[in-house]
Amino acid sequence: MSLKDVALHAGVSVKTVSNVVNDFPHVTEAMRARVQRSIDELGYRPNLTARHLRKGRTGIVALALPELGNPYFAELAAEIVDAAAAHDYTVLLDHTGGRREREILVSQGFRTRVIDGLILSPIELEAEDLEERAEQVPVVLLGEREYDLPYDHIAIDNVAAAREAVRHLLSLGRRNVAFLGARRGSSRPARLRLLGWRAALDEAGLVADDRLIAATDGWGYADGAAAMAGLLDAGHRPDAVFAYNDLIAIGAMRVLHERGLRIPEDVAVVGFDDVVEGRFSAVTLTSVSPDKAFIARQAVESVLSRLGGARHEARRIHAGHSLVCRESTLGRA
Amino acid sequence: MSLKDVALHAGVSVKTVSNVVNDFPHVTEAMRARVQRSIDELGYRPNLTARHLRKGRTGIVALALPELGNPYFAELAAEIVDAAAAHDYTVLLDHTGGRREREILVSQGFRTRVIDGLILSPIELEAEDLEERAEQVPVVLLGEREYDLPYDHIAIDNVAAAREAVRHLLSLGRRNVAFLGARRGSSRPARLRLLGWRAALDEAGLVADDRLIAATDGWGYADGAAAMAGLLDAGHRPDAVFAYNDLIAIGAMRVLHERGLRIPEDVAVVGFDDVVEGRFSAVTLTSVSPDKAFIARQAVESVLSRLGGARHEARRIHAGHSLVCRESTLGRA
DNA sequence: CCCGGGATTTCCATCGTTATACGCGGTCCG
DNA sequence: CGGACCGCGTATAACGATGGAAATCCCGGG
Repeated sequence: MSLKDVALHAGVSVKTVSNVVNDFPHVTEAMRARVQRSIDELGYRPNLTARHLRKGRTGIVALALPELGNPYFAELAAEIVDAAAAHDYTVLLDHTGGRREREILVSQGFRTRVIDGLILSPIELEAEDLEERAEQVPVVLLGEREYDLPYDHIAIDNVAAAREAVRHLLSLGRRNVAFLGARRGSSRPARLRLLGWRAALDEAGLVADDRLIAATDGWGYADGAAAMAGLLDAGHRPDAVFAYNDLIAIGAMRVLHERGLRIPEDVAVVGFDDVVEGRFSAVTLTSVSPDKAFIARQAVESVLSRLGGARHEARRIHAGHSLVCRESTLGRA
Repeated sequence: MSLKDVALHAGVSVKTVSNVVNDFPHVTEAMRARVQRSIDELGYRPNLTARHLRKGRTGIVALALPELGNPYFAELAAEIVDAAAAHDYTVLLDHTGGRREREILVSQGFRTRVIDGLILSPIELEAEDLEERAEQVPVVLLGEREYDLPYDHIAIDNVAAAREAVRHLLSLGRRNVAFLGARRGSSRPARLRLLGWRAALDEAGLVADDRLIAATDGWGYADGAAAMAGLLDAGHRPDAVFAYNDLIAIGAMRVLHERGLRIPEDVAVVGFDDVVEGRFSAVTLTSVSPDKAFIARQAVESVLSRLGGARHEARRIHAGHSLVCRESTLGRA
């Protein structure tokens, strides 16, 4: 069921059928109708693989995220799928687990040439890994990590957002604000949010107490719970917690609840990402809300705009954010 | 940078390079080494698009899920991506929003011929929609909906699972067990879990009270919250809730909490899916836990096994499940 | 009546890879 | 010593679609 079959059936040449399929201008109405009838009759559908081979484009962009299980990334993926669909593009999904080796694999194009572009949210990837990229498909980076590389990068202003979050806690009179979610072993991820945390404390004339920075292995509920338990077990009792993300925050809240500490009376909690989970926890979660739809749209547009080989300057695009205040800081209304 | 370039560089024919790349048996060591050196030197990577055109396979399976935002589907997607990777397959992701039109679109192969197979989790799709499928790529169905169609179908025994869940509630002495999450307007989804609910009540000699069945528009937190609020506002005060899924259950718990009802003392709650969220809510959630890894593995293997056009009988594959009891029914340990 | 010229349609090469058929030495056997 | 056979490589034709050149058609004008 190829162009050839249709051509045979309609008694015309292959190219004429192709012209009809592609809406070429110079085709008579009569001819168009005749070919179209054959197409309908045979139920012809173009073979995209062949088309892509010829055109050099596949209509597929890859999206590589650390963890689909994290609702922030799941929500973002959903938005990106929609944004890509608006441009007739499809999304090929991969998750890296935030592991450097997998991130390298993805960035080097292990799906060789079936994708037109890559949207990558790196965690442990280093700049040198990206420099080695032999692939020539355009890349767009998402997320907190910053690289001095000629790739577009889309993220919210993490420092500012973190600072606002901590300011909010300080404005409530809290003085011992813990930070949950610095990556254990590696100083790079979470760096910007930690900077924001420090900045807010500094400008309030407080000393940032490094013992209130709790490292985690990952960024899930369990990590947040473990980090919170670790802090409390070590005898530190912050009166507020700023978490790297909502999952960590919710995990921490669970532990606070178990230990009989009230939220926000004893400990106020702020998360990051504004995932839907935080709106339905027993104590709803105050959180930094990034403009996910904007990020998704920008990511897709940015990667597609580079397709033609357009070599415009690498851009750092800041998405908007806002602090959504809920019960975990304000208490029950 | 194609086979031709490598062939030129190595001074051999294109096919010989191809033979080396594909590990064909009859190539001398010397020749293999020589070609391999050229390959390495030029950094050649095969063009999968062309290979797929020739072979008729793309190495891609599509996965169509209702909502990535639902952690159950996100977790399942992650498992499927991994399971596919184990077979050197990649996953093309789509979400249907559970809307019939999008499900039809997906099932009719709008990604014409770039995919080798489709794993579909339908919500509103009807049997007739699938009968009209002109596409010849194999399909595997996931989830609760049942169709009398020649496609493999992988799901847990929803009736049995629901019955166990409700039995558990009854064993705790509860008598008024509400069901949250019957789809408003359509009787099909949730049918099996409702059957299980009824069966458990029947076998306990209780009368299923239809007023305790709460319909929802979707299956998110907000829907659960709305359904629970609706029941309470209508003056019904069940002493237990069995929810269609965990999100609905958590949304319901949030409302119970707002209304000052204690879980599980006043109202016990059981969910379905065992998503990680339920393990970190203030009151951890008792839930039916489907064997996601098995479902993912089976789905991938099933769809790939049909590739050769093997026309073996359509199978109904039951994945395992278990009831994980937590605080929302047993209370704080 | 024939020709120019624009509008249509056809022909051919091409994208990168793999399958098929064959050529070319050499070896083995009768 | 000649022919069948084997192992290794090469040439060539697909796969299905598209872009550009070439061929054809149709009309009015000279």
